[in-house]
Amino acid sequence: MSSKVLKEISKVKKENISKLMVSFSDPFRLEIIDLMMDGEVCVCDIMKLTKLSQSRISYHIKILKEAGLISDRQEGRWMYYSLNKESLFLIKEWITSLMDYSSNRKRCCE
Amino acid sequence: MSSKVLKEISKVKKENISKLMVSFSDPFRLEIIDLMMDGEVCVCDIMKLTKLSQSRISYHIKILKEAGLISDRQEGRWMYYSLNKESLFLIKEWITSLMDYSSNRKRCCE
DNA sequence: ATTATACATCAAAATATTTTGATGTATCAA
DNA sequence: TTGATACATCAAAATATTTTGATGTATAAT
Repeated sequence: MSSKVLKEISKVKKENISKLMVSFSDPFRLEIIDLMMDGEVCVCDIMKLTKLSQSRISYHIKILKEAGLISDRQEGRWMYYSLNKESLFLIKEWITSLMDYSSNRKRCCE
Repeated sequence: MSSKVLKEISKVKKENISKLMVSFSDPFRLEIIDLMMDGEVCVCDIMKLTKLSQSRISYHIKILKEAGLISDRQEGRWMYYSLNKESLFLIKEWITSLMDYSSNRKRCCE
């Protein structure tokens, strides 16, 4: 890999990845993401399964949504949240490109 | 996927992933990671290329190291840092398992 | 030996994120 | 049309992370 991957990819993509990474950086959000593996969930499901308060869950859901990691669907009074395949793919692609790094040994401060 | 991936995988792995995600969650750390794509770098390289202060870089390097994302090698006065393939693989694996999520539609609060 | 370089570590200050509890809004059921 | 449910939003407080500037340590050059 000859030049910087994060600089090669578009600035927009770079910011998306950054937000996605932030959204992954909280243990409670990881728990919520984990719950979504079984299919969509609503806030009341998350409340039952995690013992987090309602507003706390709403806060974390908002972060996940703004990062583009999850989508929502309203049905009456219920909001159903589920993982968004495209953003997962974006991260996978980025990690894959990272794995392609050069193992060059460099002289310091050339 | 029938049950929760994050609960299926070992608790240790889960904590590793959590730390890795935190280490990815800062824009300056993403920049540093990006620099490592071209091969190993020393702190003075990062200073030149990012304009961050030395202690600030050391702080971020420490986070990356404690998450297991990078390895170091000393050569005289210089420390060379480089990406750690195993941890990148661990994340890729996790993202891949996430992509395997179920798209079941559920009744709320069943 | 002395000095300079490359980096780590530390404590305090600055800043950002998360949590809490209260209130707001839309939908539904009686 | 009243009350209950499901969730969002808000501001303040609690907590965590990051930055800064100073100091410490090891290596190396003179």
